[in-house]
Amino acid sequence: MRDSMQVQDRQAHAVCLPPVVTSNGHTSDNMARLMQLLGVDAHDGRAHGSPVPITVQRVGAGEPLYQEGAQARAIFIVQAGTFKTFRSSDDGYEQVVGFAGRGEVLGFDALSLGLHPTCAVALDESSVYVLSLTALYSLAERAPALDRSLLMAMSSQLQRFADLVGLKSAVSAEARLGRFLLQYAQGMMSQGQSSRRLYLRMTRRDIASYLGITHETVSRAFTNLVRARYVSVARREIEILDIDGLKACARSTRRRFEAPGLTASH
Amino acid sequence: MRDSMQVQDRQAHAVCLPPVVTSNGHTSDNMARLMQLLGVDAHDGRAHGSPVPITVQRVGAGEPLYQEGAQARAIFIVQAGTFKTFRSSDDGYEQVVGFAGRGEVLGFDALSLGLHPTCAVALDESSVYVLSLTALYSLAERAPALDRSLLMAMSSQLQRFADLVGLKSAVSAEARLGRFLLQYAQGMMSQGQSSRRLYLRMTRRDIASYLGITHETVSRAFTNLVRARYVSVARREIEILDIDGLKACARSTRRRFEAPGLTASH
DNA sequence: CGTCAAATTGATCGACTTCAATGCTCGTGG
DNA sequence: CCACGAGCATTGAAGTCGATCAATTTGACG
Repeated sequence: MRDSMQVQDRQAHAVCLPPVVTSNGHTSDNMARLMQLLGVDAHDGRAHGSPVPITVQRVGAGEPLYQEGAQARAIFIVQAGTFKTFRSSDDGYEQVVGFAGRGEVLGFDALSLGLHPTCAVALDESSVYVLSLTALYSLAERAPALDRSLLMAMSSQLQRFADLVGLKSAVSAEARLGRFLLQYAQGMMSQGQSSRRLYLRMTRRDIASYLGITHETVSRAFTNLVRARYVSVARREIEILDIDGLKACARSTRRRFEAPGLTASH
Repeated sequence: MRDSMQVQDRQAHAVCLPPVVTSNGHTSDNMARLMQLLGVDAHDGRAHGSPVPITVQRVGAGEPLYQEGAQARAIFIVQAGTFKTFRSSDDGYEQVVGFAGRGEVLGFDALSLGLHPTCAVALDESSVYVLSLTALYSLAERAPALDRSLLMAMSSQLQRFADLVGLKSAVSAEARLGRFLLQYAQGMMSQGQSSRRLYLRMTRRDIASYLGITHETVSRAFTNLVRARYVSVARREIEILDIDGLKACARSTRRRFEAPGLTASH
């Protein structure tokens, strides 16, 4: 009962990334620097040379990293695997507010109240670096550079939330899904993986909750994107066929989805 | 040409707030502590005793504090007035991502890239404390307590974004508006003002953009809330008549708005 | 007083939701 | 080994809320 699907080469050269992208200047360089500053080594999971005490914690697929409302004890940096974070409404509806892959930080939102306002569960076999709050708060004197990096990581999260807020306003289902796929592809790329072939780790329901639509609409949007020849979809395996078309689709604000020059293909 | 509307007692005991709420444990205590730590004094706007250099900047109604894409030079703490922050789409659509009143911090989202991803404009005569980035980055050694407070302020913003994301999913227009009003009322309360009588500083269009609906729908939602006797509305002056009813309305996820036992009152 | 933007209200239309049925994959146990 | 069930995913049909277009009113300001 190891990994349920083909996840190859996970332990090889995980942290010692090359300078990564730096082209579009996204968060990846922050993350790379963050992990460098942590001084962690993915080979054994130990933190030698790190100015702060870091431990590693494994989280099985489907298991929670922390529960909603739980006391905050630490923040976490994803070493491997994927997480979803969500809040539960009174009526039991799960509102997904984000997905986190390798190098991303979980638990920032708990700093202000000391309680986790969200719940984080692993979507597959995962592991995280654990930075206790006491260690975090003593970072300022011990490792100002790391402190700065954490500030920037938080700032990145603010930006991504602003993106999400914009996505949820006046955008068609196809555009939302297109943006999600592009964002996901970029996340894969910043991890050094292929950005054309994607394997979605989350269910349609999770995607739907994240995008603010129903899972049926997500499904229909997928078929529309396939009909437009932007992507090919086989269950959770996605291949991006026409990235420019997909970007154009994702860029389109306002309603109405226009497929390119094909009228009806029954 | 002072204040265009009845904003009373602004200079009196602005910073030395009492312990404020602490009941629902919201951000207000953070903010109060933040301003205490800044060592600023609202009477003269100077910062004596502050471990870091703080200046004050006035921003006229309708003027921008910073533009979208501008180089980030500082972060700002609102001393007086109100701001809206928004991003402009390619087609010119203004996506409002937040409103900021006294004690709230603007510019955090620019830390990661060094450029402001959003634009902030004052909704009325306003002023801000300016904390330059160089000062911010030297805070760790000079004033670790302030550094921690800024971390918490950022964390609060993350929480509020998560709220907004949840609001934009599967919630009726009336519920969205109800949540907005409650949030706004709480913001007023944390500033020591009345939470029953509100004066909205922003247009219906701004509210609509923030809530992810059109301004016509905002207008209709207002009339529905009035018909339900939850609030009374006179242009931008709002009075909350039935806070429990409003909360119940705001809590309702999923569609369908039910007005309490009144069928037709023509 | 005239102009302009904000705000309200109405009518129509469409995209998404909702309810419902079917396929599909995978894990469990007969 | 195959049947069975459970969750995920896809597709269809009908209803609805909000978007859109449009007209009117109100208020602010020169």
